[in-house]
Amino acid sequence: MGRSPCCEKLGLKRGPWTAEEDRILVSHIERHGHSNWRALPKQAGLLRCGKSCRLRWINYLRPDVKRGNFTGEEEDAIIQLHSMLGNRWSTIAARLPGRTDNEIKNVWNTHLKKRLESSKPSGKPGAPKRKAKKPMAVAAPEGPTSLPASSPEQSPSPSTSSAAEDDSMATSLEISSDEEFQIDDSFWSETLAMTVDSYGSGSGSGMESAGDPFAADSASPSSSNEEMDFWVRLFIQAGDVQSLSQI
DNA sequence: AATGCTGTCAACCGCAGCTAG
DNA sequence: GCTAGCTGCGGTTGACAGCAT
Repeated sequence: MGRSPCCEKLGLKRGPWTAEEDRILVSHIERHGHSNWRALPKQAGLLRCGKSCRLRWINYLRPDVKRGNFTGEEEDAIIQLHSMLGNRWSTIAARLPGRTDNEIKNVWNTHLKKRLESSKPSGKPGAPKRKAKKPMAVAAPEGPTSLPASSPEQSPSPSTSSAAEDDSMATSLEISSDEEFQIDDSFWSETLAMTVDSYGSGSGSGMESAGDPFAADSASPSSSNEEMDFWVRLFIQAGDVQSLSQI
């Protein structure tokens, strides 16, 4: 899109992925993994460059990718993490189970940045102007491929799962939206360090592995339960830190 | 109802960092 | 120590959906 092609000169395809391409890529990775992205498209019989395959997998096809709208808590987390880390999207993404750096970057650039710039006075502005968009099925008219059975987010409604999370988390987290719940940097330093500990030391495949936190295809920790657990712990800590700070 | 505008998101590019030879 | 190849990251772009007029 837009720029000079890197793949076209090799006779490779560019642009939106088709459902068929998705299917081929997913089944190939399920069978052989993705140890070598450069060789993968050739092996899989895809007319794509390795880069493109990798991006497609990481941002869209990976089974543990969480689709749907960002929750308020996730947005808050992004804001806080960004204030600490800057534009290190992959690092931020590593803290948000199921979210990709690209997605986070998009969210930041589209509304979080604007929110911060424009609405310091009243905190969060009201609901987004538009209702939530359907998850774009990028050029795949039938939607984003029939993902492997493990695909967690096949729900037609983009926010089905997120909504569930919203509901459950809202009980403990409502303060964040209603009471101007402020989390300072020290909290995040402590909490994140702790979160990393609890995930990293426990299973050995924590969310923290620098490169690709979700790289472990089969041993991914990001089941819904664990995601919930992550957030619950995170915000329990938030509560703890808050109460401590009041002492 | 038609048109224009704006926001969102997937995908691309180029560069930096890492590793093997 | 140097070079080449590969991967991962961040910035940017353009298509498209939905809202406003």
